[in-house]
This record gives sequence, C-alpha cells and structure tokens, in this order.
Amino acid sequence: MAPTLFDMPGHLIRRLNQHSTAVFQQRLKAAGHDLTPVQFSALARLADAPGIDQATLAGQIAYDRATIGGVVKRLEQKALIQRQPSETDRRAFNLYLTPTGTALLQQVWPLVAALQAEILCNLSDSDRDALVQLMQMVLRIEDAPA
Amino acid sequence: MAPTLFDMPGHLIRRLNQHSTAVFQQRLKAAGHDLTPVQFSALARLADAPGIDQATLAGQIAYDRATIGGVVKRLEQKALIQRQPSETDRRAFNLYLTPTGTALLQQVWPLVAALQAEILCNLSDSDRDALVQLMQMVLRIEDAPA
DNA sequence: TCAAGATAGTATGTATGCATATCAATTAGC
DNA sequence: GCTAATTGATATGCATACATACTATCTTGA
Repeated sequence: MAPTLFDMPGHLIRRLNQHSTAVFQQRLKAAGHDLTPVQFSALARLADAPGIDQATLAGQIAYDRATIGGVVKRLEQKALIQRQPSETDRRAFNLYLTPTGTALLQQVWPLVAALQAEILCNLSDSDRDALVQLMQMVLRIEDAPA
Repeated sequence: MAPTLFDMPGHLIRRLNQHSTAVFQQRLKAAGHDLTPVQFSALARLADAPGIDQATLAGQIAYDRATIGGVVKRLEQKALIQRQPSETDRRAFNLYLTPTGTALLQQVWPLVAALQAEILCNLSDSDRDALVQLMQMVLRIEDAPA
C-alpha cells in the first residue's frame, strides 16, 4: 500500500498542532481570556523562573530568538510582564511577571490544565499517557529544566 | 507533583511540530529544493485528486480557506500548479499540477517519505507505529479521503 | 590587553494560520 | 421562481515561526 499523506507523521503532527491550538483558543476565549498558547507558555515559565532574560526564556520553551521579541512586547503591552534592564549585562532585559500577570496565570492555569485532556479526548487515559510519553521520547524531554 | 509545561500535550505537540518542520526544511534544502511542508501536502493531494478547487483542497488537508490562497499563489508562481476557471462554477478554480510540478513531486516524494522516519528517529519501529496510530485516533483519521 | 568570536536584542522579509469581512455566484426553501 | 442562506475566493489584520543581517556588548584567548 502506497504511503499517503495521512500516514505521515509530519502531516499528522501538523494537524494535531492545529487541533491543539484550536481547543486552547476556544476554551480561553469562552472563559473571557485573550491569551495564545505561546503567551501562556511564556507566562508559565516566567512564574517558575522569574528574572530570566529573553534568550534564556526562548531557549527553555523552544521559541525562536527573533519571535520572542514580539511575544514579549505583546505581553508587556497587556501589562502581564515587565522588562528590567539587566545590571550585569547591558544588552539584556530581565523579565518578570507583573501582579496582573501573576493573577491572570493563576486564573488561567486550571483552565489550561483541564483543556489538555480535552485535546486528547478521543483517547483513553492509558493511551493519553502513552502518547505524552512517546512525544517526550521524540523530543528527549526527561523533565522540566532546573 | 504539580503539572508543568513539559507534561502538557499542547506544549509537546507544539514542539513536535517545530521539530517536524525543521527536519523537513533541512532535508529538502539539503537536496536543493525549496518547498515547505504545507506546499508539499498541497502538491501531493493534487496529484491524487487533480482538478479539485481550492476549498476542497483546503478541506482535505485541513488548511484554512484564507490561508490556501497564498499557498496556491506561491505554487503557481513557481509554476508547479495551474489554475483553470471552473466551467460549472464561475467562482471556483480547478487546480492541476503542471508537468514541472509532477516532476518535482516525483523527485521529492522519496525524500519526504524517508524523512518521516527521521522525525521520529528517537523511537523504535513499534513505538513509531504506536505514535502514528495514536495521532490518527486523536484526529479520528481512518484512512485517506476517497 | 586587545582583537576575535560569541551573544542579546532588534529589524526585515517570507510563510503559515486563523478570524473577520466582503463580493460574486450558487443552492435551498418556500 | 424568487428571496435567503450558503459557498468560493479574496482582502485585511494579528500572531507565530524562522532565516538573515545588524548593532551593541560581552567573553576568550593568545
């Protein structure tokens, strides 16, 4: 049987990503929030690692260095994060959540956690775990960065 | 244990997609081709279903109707596809591969097929199959569209 | 210490990806 | 058969995503 597009990991991954972001956007919008998956990742990471600079943040959640500028700018415009010129490196800015950002993250976190299961709602619990583990294996993710 | 970004399907899927497109672009570029994953999908689908219009193509490979205009335009500029005004619907254009497009697809297809395994090269054969099947289950893909 | 290389951030250009709006044409419902 | 709803394509605007190039700054190494 000739391989078709619909057996190809690349195609399936692309569509899975579409599905994932669609669920995210719908759920967040339904709850009255205006936050993209990428923006959420940035906030979540900054909550765990306050004060890191843009390049470090980009590395930890796998953004492009060029892309993160825009993401950070938009988060700053929404007053969710704050940029502080680094005292040790005059090129860099240290990033911090604002109180608004912290509050929003706390509101949104349970929503985002809940919607993860919904993304994979066609799978049983054990299949869901298996899929997560397989994806982590592909990406060689052992655990969260220190 | 608190859930982190790195356990969340949404985050993993986003990174998997990054990885997948990166491998695709690298391999195609290394072989001297300039074709994105999305453009390849469109060509592959048109080879199997010549003459469909943009909306049908978009539906079959899950593009946005607004996005496909640009994709089609670029493929046409590269002389890989051709737009023929439909004779039965004056709004629509029937899409066909050009000889150039057909030739390119034949050249590129084996490359793309080979690179699929590379995307998941951290997995064993059986894990690879399992991942593909799980993704198809999430997306409820049974088989290729008729 | 000082030149060479690396790095932080920005700018630019291209390509998805989607929401929304619009126009023209088609189909449905009555 | 005619209006209303739908649909094909395009346009606009915003948000990733990445390559490349550029400036300012930092770090290395001879």
